[in-house]
Amino acid sequence: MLQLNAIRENKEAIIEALKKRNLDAASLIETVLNLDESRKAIQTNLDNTLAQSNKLSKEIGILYKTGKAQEANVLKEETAKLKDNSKQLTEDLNTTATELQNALYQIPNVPHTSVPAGNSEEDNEEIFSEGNIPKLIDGALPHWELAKKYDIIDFELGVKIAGAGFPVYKGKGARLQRALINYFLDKNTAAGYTETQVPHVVNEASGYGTGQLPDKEGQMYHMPVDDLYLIPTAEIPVTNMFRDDIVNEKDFPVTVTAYTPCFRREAGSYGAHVRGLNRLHQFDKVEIVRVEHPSKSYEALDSMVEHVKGILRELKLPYRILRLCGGDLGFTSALTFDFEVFSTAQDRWLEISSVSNFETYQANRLKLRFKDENGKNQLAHTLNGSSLALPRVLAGILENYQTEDGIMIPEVLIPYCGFDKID
RNA sequence: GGAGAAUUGGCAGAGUGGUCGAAUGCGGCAGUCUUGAAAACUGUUGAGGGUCACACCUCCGGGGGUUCGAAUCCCUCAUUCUCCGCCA
Repeated sequence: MLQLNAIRENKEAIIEALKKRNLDAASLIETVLNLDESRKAIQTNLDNTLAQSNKLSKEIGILYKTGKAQEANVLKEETAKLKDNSKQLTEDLNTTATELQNALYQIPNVPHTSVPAGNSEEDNEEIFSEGNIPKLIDGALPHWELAKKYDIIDFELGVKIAGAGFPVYKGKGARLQRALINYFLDKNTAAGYTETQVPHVVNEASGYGTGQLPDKEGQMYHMPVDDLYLIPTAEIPVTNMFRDDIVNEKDFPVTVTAYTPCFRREAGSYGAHVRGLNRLHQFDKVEIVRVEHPSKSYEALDSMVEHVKGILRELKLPYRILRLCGGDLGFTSALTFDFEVFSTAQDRWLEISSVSNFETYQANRLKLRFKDENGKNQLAHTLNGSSLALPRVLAGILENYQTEDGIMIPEVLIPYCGFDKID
C-alpha cells in the first residue's frame, strides 16, 4: 500500500510512474486524496467533540465528589447531545476510513525508475544470460515423457488422489526433489539466511499484509470453515513474521529462508504450456526473504540476484535474467527480476525464480518499521525471491541432462541424491 | 471436544467505575563518577492520528454494550494456561 504522505507530496510523479503499468491512476489518486481530506475533517470534528465530552465528564466527577449533584445533573444533559454527535461522527469516520482503505488497496506499487514500460512479457528486458544450451540426443523428450519413461513422476496417480496439477513423485524422482530442497536450503543458509519452518496456512490478516488479498483472492485455496488460506508462497508466512514489528536498526539486514509447498488455484489455465511440471496446483519452493533499511534495499536486491545466479551456475543450467516491464510487474513490487531456465526439449524458457523489492509497499500494510538514528519510526523495505522453485528446475534438469544412458544428475546434487543417474 | 483461570507498555507485574496512558522492577537510551569498563547515582524511555509547533484525540487481546465517565461492569469472539477426553 502506498503511503498517504507520499501520494500527497508526489502526486504527479506517482501518476506518471504508474503509467508504466498501463494504469491511469489519476482519478483513483484524486479519490484517495479527497477521502483523506474528509477523513481528516471528520477526525478533527470528532476529536473536538470527544475533548468537550471528556472535559464535562471530569467536571461531573468533581461535582459529585463535592456533593453538588444538582449541578452535575445539569451538565449531564449537556453531554447527551455531544454523545449523539460523536456517535454519528464515529460512523462517518469509519465509513470514510473504509472507503479510503479500499481505494488505497486498488493502487499498485510505483515501479522503480529502471522498470521498462510495456504491456506483457514480450516487453521484459533481458539483462543477463549464462550457460550453454546443450545439444541433445536424437529423440530427446520433454520432461513429462521422461517422467513416464523412468517412472519418477506420476501425474495420473495425482489426478486420482487429488486432481490435475497434483503430481506424485516416485523413487528417484522423489529423492531428487528432496535433494534439491536440501541443496537450496544449504546454499541459502551458507549465504546467511536463517532457516525457518512456517505454517502452510495463513489467516486473512497475513494475506492482506503481503498484498495477496484483496488483489489475488481467487488464486488462493480458501478453507471457509476456519477462514484460512493455503499459502501460494512462503513469502506470506515468512514476511508476516514481522507484521506489527518495530525492528532494531542494528538487526538489519533480516534474512530468512524457508522451504514450503505452495498451493495455487491457477484457475482457467489449461493447454500446451501447462503440461507436466510447467504449472501445478501444488509445488515445492525454497524462498528467501529480507527486511532491509531503505537505503540498502537495492543493494540487497542485487545480492539476491547474484545469489540465485550462483546456484544456477552450480547446477550448470542455461538461464537468463529478465527485468520485468511495467505491464508484467506484480501488483506489490517496485522492481522484479525473473530467472528463466531454458528447457531444451520444449524449446522454451521456464520461469524458475522471481526476485523483487517491494520497498515500503508491504511494510506499510504490515506496519513493519524500524527506529532510525533520530529515534523516529520509519517503514522498512521488504524483499523476497525464490531460491528456488522446484518443478521447473526439475524439468530443466531432466530435459537438459538426458542422455542415451539415462538422466545424469548435476554434480553438486550427487551427494544429496546418493545416485548419479536416473535410468 | 468438556470444566476452570487468565490476557495490561520490550519483558515482569500493580491497578476492580472518575486528575490512569497506566505504579514498581528489569531492560533500553543519555549523563555523573572512572584512564576505560563494571557498580552506584541522576534523568529519560509505548504506538497511531493531528499540529509549523503546541493543544487535543484514540489505543490496557479483538468486537459490541452499560454509564456523564470503563483497563476496571456486562455480552461475544480469539488466544494462553491448568485438569479431563482424544491423538501423531
